[in-house]
Amino acid sequence: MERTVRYSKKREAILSAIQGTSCHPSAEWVYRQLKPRHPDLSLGTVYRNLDFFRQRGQVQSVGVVQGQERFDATVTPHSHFICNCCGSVSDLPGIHPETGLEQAVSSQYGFAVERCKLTFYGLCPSCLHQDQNFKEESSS
Amino acid sequence: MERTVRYSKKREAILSAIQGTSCHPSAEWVYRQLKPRHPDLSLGTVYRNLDFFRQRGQVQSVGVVQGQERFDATVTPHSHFICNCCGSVSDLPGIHPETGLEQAVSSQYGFAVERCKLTFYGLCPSCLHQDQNFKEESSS
DNA sequence: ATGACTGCAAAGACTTTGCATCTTT
DNA sequence: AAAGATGCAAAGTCTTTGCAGTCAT
Repeated sequence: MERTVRYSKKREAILSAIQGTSCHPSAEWVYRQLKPRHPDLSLGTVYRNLDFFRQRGQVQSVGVVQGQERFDATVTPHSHFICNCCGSVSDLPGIHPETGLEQAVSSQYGFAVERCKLTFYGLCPSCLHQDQNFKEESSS
Repeated sequence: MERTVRYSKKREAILSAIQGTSCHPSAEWVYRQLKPRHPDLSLGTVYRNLDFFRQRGQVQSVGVVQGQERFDATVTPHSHFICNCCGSVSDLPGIHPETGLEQAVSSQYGFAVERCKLTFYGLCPSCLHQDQNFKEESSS
């Protein structure tokens, strides 16, 4: 028996919050974002709904960044860049793994591939500049 | 002033444990593996050394799988497959993202790319079979 | 009314850390 | 002797969960 899904104002707000930002938020971020307008929102509800959305494929996980899981409402294939310094997550439209790789993994290794993540790590422009400024200061 | 690094039996054992397995272990796994021969080993030491090795580039993180961070002593570029069911991590030698992608990310987006991870998700052969068996049972 | 959804707070799981002690050099 | 490494246990974070109350259908 399938579970009946009911409407909920909080759930709607949570999904909107994720869809309305490009920051690939954590549960905490969503909570803080909505708390002012939904004073009785609880963090548990945010977690429960993030899980709900993920199971239904409305949201996907970008992975754990600096200890917190980050979410993405864009479920069409695209890659990410994650800054090792500030933890910001950015989309990289136009950057894709070679087509046929999933197929190659299946046939060569016998795995049933469902999904593929391509993620780049390094420094974002902002952290890069700060890093350079710091180097200049300390060398003087 | 650079910090002096001293020899330690435990540290050596921890690195050997990671290098000697292809299971991409978690801290817990390393701890359990070494505990019999090193009865006074502590989990904190395992964590501290994993971090030590990562900072020196002797070990890299595969990411967080089912709540636990997993490590890899192979630091040459290669991809991974992660089973969504049992959490096993496998190397995929021969599967690489297109060369030039890092360069493209740098020039198109202005990020200073340091590293790139290509990870596939799905079911490993073993879990795939169990899944099929389960379906057969429940349909009968 | 039924059962889905939520708030709250406690519990859980993993990881980090402070401090006294032990080791390496 | 100096400073790094460790054991132990406490603390810290993030996430999950049980239960009673609330809300949608």
